[in-house]
Amino acid sequence: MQPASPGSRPEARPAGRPVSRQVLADHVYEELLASLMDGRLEPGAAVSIDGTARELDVSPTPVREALARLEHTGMVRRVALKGYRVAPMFTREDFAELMEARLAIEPVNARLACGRLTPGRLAELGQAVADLKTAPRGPSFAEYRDYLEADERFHRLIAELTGNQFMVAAYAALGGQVQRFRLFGGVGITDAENAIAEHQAVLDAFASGDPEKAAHAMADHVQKVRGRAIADAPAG
Amino acid sequence: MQPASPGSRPEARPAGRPVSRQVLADHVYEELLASLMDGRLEPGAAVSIDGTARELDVSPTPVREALARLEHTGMVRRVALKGYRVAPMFTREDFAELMEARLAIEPVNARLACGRLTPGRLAELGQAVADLKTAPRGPSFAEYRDYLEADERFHRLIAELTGNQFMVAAYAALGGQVQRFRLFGGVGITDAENAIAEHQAVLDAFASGDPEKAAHAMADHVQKVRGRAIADAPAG
DNA sequence: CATGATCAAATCCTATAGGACTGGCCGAAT
DNA sequence: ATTCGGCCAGTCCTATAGGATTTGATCATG
Repeated sequence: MQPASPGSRPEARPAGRPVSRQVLADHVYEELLASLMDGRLEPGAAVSIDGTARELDVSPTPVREALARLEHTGMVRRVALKGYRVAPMFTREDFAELMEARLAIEPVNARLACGRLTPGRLAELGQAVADLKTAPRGPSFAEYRDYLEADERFHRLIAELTGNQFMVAAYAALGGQVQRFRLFGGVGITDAENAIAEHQAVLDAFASGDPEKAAHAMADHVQKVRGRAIADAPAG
Repeated sequence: MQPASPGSRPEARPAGRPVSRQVLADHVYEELLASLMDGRLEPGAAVSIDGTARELDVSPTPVREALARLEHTGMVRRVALKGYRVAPMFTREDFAELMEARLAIEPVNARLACGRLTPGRLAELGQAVADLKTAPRGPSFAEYRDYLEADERFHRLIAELTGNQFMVAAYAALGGQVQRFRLFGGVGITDAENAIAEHQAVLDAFASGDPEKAAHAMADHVQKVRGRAIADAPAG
């Protein structure tokens, strides 16, 4: 991306595809989000506007816009005239609050989604669980990245299956935090066997077509995640 | 705000108060939010970056940052290279989805809040209901603005009373939409008597200290709002 | 009349410049 | 030795400039 040729955007456009084009701020946003999700940016670390701009070889303006959007997700926090920082480490209380919120939202999502399930979507859910089973779970982040991705995809699919844009928004406000916790909570992937079994139980409930059973299976899953994390949690 | 003196910020600082200072983007954000809440910006209307900058006598940069934050609230929508627009009018389906989401979140908020209630906070809730009763409810927006404000304040207070940052975030994602519906849904304030009685019922449940009763009263309120709006709704 | 090309204004998008603030370092004075 | 004040690099914040794109109107043509 040359500094003097911002017009180099229409590069590699296969055909007259009017698909929503991207601007630089979108690219910066995704880059920062990936850095946060991947753990490359640790909690508490400063995210300098100018520094990020230099690193990505863009001007500070799109970086500023991307960070403004990220702030609303809770992943980064801003102090006026002092800049942005990655949100601090989760405390035990934060985690308890997050699980409380998930318990309020995710079982409802499961109940609603169950009623609108199509064979295609059910297959997608099954694929997510299958990916969860086959994903490597090594100690380094690169090795369990796919596991986390499949986990998040499973829950997000259910949220989207509700067909309710507001439930999707409510879940999205939590989803990023869930991911962040998995990264920084310190528990790693010590509960894969249990978690996979619970996801499978949710999937089975969906397949049965009983919304109440689906909601119950999801509530059970979230509660058990909470229980395991509280048992494993380090300092807090 | 003179263009050539951005350093005119420390104006009127009574004492060495280190309270979080504001930057221009914050001011622009609040200004735009007020315009949206007040209905001065109608759904579908374009929100020009340069135009807003000229109107508020600032440069486009802070306007761009403010709009980036607003986009995440759902109040405005952005299309790359085409700009921002106020989110379109609520449809009947949108409204049904919003109420479904409120039903999932607000009764939980009420239950959690009931358990952490202090006399001071109960008084604040009572004040909100009292304001609701005394607020004028004329036909023009300026006349029922205070009514809407008291309504929103009541529900927001309950969300904050949970002490759960994620439930607050989830409610906040809905709160703005609730407000938007009241403005653009066309129903106006035709149900004030019923709504006030229901708010009073929620307040009474809180005063009784029974979390389940509070949750039930809140669910009852949301369901009745939904019922009245569906009956009154215009085109949809 | 309908349709498509041409052009100008408005707008979006990015880069750059420069003022203001912060935090750390160093030296001087007490 | 400690404290105070100045210096400086880094950063945030806003304004401005200019290229790229979209939009709407005007106009020519089938």
